[in-house]
Amino acid sequence: MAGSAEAFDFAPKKVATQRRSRETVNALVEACTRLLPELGFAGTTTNHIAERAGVGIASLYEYFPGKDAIVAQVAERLVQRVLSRLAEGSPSVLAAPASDAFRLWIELIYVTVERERDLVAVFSHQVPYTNRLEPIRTIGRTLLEFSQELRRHAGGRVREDLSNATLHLVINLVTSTILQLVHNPPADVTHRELLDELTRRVEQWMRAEGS
Amino acid sequence: MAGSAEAFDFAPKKVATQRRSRETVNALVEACTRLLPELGFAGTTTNHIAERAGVGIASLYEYFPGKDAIVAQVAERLVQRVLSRLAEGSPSVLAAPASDAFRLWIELIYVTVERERDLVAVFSHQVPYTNRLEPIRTIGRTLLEFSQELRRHAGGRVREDLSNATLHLVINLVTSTILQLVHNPPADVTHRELLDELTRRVEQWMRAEGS
DNA sequence: GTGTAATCAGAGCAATTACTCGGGTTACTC
DNA sequence: GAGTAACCCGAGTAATTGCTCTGATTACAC
Repeated sequence: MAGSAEAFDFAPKKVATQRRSRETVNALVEACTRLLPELGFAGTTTNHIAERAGVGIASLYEYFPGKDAIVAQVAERLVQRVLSRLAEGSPSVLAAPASDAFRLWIELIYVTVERERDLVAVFSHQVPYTNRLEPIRTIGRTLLEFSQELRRHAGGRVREDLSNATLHLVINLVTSTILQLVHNPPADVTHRELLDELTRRVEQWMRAEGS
Repeated sequence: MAGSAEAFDFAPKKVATQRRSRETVNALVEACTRLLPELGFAGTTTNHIAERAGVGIASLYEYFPGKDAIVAQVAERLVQRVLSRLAEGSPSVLAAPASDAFRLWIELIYVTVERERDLVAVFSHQVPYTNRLEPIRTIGRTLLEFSQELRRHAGGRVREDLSNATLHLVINLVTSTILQLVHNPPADVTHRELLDELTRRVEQWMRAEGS
C-alpha cells in the first residue's frame, strides 16, 4: 500500500523524557540504521527493528507511529553526521592553497559519502519518500550555502560572478559523479581518473582566473 | 525479505509462443507499467497486476517467476522506448548548425525523460535493483556510445580530444540535472535558466574552438 | 473429429506484516 | 512508603502477500 502519492507520517508519536526511554528510542533508531543496509528498506520490518534493538515491539509503537517515522529519524541523523563531517573538514580546505583547494573539497565529499556508502544507497535507491524528508531536502540547500560561503571566504580564489544556476550545476556534477563512483563505478574509467577529471572541470568553472 | 545482497530472478519463466499467450504476457507487462507509477514499487503486487491485466493470477506465474521478472520486462521496454525516441530525434540534432546542436541535444533528452517521468521516478528512487538490470546498465553505455558517435559525426563541431572520463562527466551532468529538474526542481532557479546554463557549460566542454 | 499440448482461471494456503491489548515494571512526587 | 505517571513487554489478531493446486477451456496437429 506504499503508493506513490501516499501520505507518510514522519513525526514521532511521543517525546521520550526520561533517560531510560531516551535510550530505548536511541536503540531503535540505531538498530534501524544498521538494519537498513543489511536487509534493504522493504526487508526492514518494525518487528526486526524492535528485536535488534532488544526492545518490545509495543515500545516501538509507543514512540513512533510506524516504520516511516523511524526511517525519517535515521535520515536526520545521517544528514547530521554528513554535514558535521563536512563542517569538520572544511577549515583545512579553506586554508589550503588554491592549487589544492578544489581537489581537497571534492575528496572531502567523496570520503564522507564513502563512509556512509550503504546507508546512502538505501536512501537514494530504495526509500520511496527520500526527497520528501526535510533533512534530505535541507542537505541540498546546505551544500549550496556551503559553496556560496566557500566562494565568499575563498579570498579571491573563486570567481565571484557565479550564478545560482552554475552553483547548482557544480553541486549536481560533484554529487552525482561521486554517487556513481561509490555505487556504480564505470568499467572503462578508473576511480582516480574520474575524480581527477572532475576536479579539473570544477576548477575550470569556479577558479578565479589569476589564482 | 528483499535484502540488499539478495538474488533476484529476472528471467521470464516460459516463452509465450501462441498469439493468445503473447497477448496475455503483453497485458501483464502493460498493467505493471501503469501500476508502478500509481501504487509505487512496493504497492504493486502480483495480484494487482494480474487483476488489472484482466488475467488470472496463475497465468502470471505461468510466464514469470515473480514480480521482479515483470518489473525487469517493464524496464526493458522503457529503455527501448527511450532509446528509440533518442534515435528518432538524433538526426535532426546532427543536422543542425553548431550553434543549436547542443541545445537541441539536451532538449531532446529532457523531453524524452519528461515523457516517462513517473516511471523513471519509480526506477530511480524505488526499485532496489534498478542498476542490476541489464537494460538499465546498457543505457549508460549506449549514451556513451551515442556521444562518441556524435563526436565522430559532428563534422568538426565537437572536440576530438575528449577522454572517456570527460564524456562520463558530461553524461553524468546532463542526466543528473535533467532528473533533478524533472523530479525535484530547485526553488531558487527557473527551469529554463538551469537548462540554458547546462547547455552553455556542455558547449564549453565539448564544442570545438572555432565552430 | 480426436488427441495433445498450451493456456487460463480462481479458490485457498502458508507465511509475513503492521499493529493492539492487557497487564506488568520502573521511576518520579509528595 | 503510597500514589501516580512513565515506561515496557510479547502474545495475539486481522489483513495482506506471494504463490500453488486442481481442473477447465482453447488452440493446434493429424
